[in-house]
Amino acid sequence: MTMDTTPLAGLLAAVPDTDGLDTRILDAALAEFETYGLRRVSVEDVAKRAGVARTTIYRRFTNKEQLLQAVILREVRRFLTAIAEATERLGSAEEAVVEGFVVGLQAARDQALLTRVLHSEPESFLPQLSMNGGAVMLAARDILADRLRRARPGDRQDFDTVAEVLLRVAVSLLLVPDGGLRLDGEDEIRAFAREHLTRLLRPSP
Amino acid sequence: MTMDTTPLAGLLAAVPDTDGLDTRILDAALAEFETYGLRRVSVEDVAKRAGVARTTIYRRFTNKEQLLQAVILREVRRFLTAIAEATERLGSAEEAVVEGFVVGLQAARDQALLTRVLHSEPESFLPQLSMNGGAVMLAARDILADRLRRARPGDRQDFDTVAEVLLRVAVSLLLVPDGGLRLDGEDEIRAFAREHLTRLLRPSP
DNA sequence: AGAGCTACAATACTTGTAGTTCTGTCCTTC
DNA sequence: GAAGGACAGAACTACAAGTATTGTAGCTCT
Repeated sequence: MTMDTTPLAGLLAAVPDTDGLDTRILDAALAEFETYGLRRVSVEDVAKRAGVARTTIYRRFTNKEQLLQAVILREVRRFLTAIAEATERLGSAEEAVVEGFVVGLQAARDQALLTRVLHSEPESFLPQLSMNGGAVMLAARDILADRLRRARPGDRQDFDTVAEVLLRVAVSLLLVPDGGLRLDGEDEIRAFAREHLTRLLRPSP
Repeated sequence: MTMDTTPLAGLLAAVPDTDGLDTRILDAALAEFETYGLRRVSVEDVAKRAGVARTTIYRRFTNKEQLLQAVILREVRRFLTAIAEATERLGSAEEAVVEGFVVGLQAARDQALLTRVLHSEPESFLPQLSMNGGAVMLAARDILADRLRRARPGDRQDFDTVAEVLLRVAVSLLLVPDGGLRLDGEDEIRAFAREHLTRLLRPSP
């Protein structure tokens, strides 16, 4: 048996969650953070919403910061799972590129926590971005690259980089929305990806 | 005679700068902002460094914010000029893609003001990004798209979007450096652009 | 074993205030 | 048109007093 050390494995590793109380707490914390931002939420608030004593939260999570990280981790895991599932039943590599991009961009835009912090507490966003951003991108990249390799078994091209470029385009659309590309609906996103991003793939050998 | 209304024209429009005093002030302001950030610099500091009375600055610029915007505008103009010049004597469209990306990314990374604010005053960076980021990207996109069209006179493909994707990849490398792609030296950047980004171009007709 | 509850020290965050700096304008002199 | 001084109002800094929050511990109940 080998030790899993990839970012993907680390981020997608199964969670114990014996009794569902962790889940209740994380749900409450997520709801609070999404509604009020990070700064204005106290552990007490989370406890009240979860219907739990404050001390219980401290028994499960070492401190507020780690609670936040646990919330983020779960959201990241959901995000990655969404990408993984949407690209699982793979047709062509082109299809994987398109669906990976569409789902990735949409899921990121729909992340209430992310957009909340980005818009109402930008000062805490950049730090979080440099703390988690790279790892999340690597994990998502690994998933997509895997899909591409599966779709093109013989092909030895650099799928990692192709996948990362996809993701970086999505990231920049998220962070700098006011460019020439609007990409509003799912249809627009898909059309753009199909028309332009599939070109990143070399024609199959 | 037609009115120029493109972002490019607006940003690249010639500056009067009658006497060179504006330049002295802008030089001083740039140096101060690069060294100490935006918050810690007073107009007095700028005046001292420029060897000018503080009131003079207020005669030339309406307020501190507008002085900052003038500094940024000049830097943006330099940035765009660098891209425009580096891609002027165009060979193939592929060459334009590669050089545009290399010069754009390097120039952005070497912008002392940008990196200064990004790292030491992130809270003021995101607002600036949404204020100016889109326009700058549009202007740079127009320049690059123009180069591509010139290199492929008959070709009717969507060069605007190709150019924008290039730029967005560069932006994301700037904002999220800790991914799988390091792209440290000029050679690495160029190799990446040549290998992957030129694929965004459709083969010539 | 683990949640609830109370209590508690330490820390962090508000509030109000006084003092200082900075901004932006005006006016006079050169 | 620039320099320089002078000035009111705004913004920032420092600091003290009060309040809220954090994180820990002990005890009870199941």
